Amino acid sequence: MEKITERQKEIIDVAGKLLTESGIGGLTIKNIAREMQFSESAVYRHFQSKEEIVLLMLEYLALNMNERLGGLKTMEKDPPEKLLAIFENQLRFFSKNKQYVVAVFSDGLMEQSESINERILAIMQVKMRHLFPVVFEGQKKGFFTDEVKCEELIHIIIGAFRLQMFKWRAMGFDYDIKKSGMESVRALLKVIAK
Amino acid sequence: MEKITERQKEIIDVAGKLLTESGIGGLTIKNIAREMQFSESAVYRHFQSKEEIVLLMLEYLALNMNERLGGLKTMEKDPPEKLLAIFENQLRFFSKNKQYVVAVFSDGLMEQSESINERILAIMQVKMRHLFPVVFEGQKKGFFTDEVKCEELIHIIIGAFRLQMFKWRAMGFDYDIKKSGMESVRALLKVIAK
DNA sequence: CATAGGTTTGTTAGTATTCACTAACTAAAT
DNA sequence: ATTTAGTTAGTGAATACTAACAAACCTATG
Repeated sequence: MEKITERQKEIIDVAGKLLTESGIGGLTIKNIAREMQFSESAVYRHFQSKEEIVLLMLEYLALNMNERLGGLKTMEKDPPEKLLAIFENQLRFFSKNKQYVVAVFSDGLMEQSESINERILAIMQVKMRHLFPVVFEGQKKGFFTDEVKCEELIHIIIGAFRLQMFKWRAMGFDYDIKKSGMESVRALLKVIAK
Repeated sequence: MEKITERQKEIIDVAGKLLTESGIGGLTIKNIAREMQFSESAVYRHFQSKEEIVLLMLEYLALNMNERLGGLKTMEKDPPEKLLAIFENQLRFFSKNKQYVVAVFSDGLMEQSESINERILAIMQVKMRHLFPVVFEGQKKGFFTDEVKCEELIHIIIGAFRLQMFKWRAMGFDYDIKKSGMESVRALLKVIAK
């Protein structure tokens, strides 16, 4: 990964802000430039194209998520608590960085380019990779139902989480996702418990 | 509801086809006109704006879904079988009408206009309205877990279904959603069973 | 029945706006 | 002196949409 300049960081932050506030349609070079208080051409001093801005943003998220979830691996807890920790971590992050909710849980971005598409799917896989051992262990140790395959359980878990994010965004981020999100996760845990 | 002309129906079908094949970015008046084999301006003889085309498409879906799911109401079966019937119906429909997968399970469209946003949320509510009595009855009669509230169960069910649709679309609709979808629904039923 | 007149549905040829992106220049920092 | 990071002023392409016109079709009347 190349070094990221301060200006580049500022730009991807502004891009994220625009994404959050006005969606993919609002993410234009013109808007980025206005928000940065300089001209459109100046943006191109820091990125070769608009696509590169989005790609760098997604790269940030993937690295960040991998580190965050990786840090929870060593936890000495039972699978249900591990799951809770993972989602608490995720919810805290998305709560602070709403732009990634739009970036990842929206498919409008995916249509823009094949590389963006790939990177978004890669982020989903990061999440699955961290979820799998926890759910698998949970089934083996009898915490979660083993009536269905591990993959099916993960599908249900991720589906519920994504719908949370969808609703939150559709409501304009106007409630505390950490609170209602954790309630939903606890409900989910009860349902998948053995 | 106003009467829909034959040409209007043709146009919303073409719009759906474009949506399926090339996403929201491909849904342009130019593309619609080319597909219809006439000029761009001719499109405006049948609709006042592009937005109206999408709105009529969504209106069709809402009515259709309401009728389809309403027809299942009178079924004399237990809640689990009712749920299976609902999702079999949904899967068969979306399997035949992929354009609505893009329209409803994508938020790119929602950003385009407030009216479209409202209509998509209304479609979700149609689904919830038909799901609620079934899940509620299922909990009362002891088929589904009552460890969590009915709304939470519905959230989990819809979340799993939406993720199915998302994955199917992301893979370019290149497998039989009826088959894998029903497998997933059966797994879901096992998980939410009491 | 024939035809004049209006409506419907198409055409061509535009409009204004927005988009991502570029060329040429400039000032300042290194 | 050269590199960096900004400027102004544009490009061409795509967008939704419109004005003016024309042919076909329906319909009411002489």
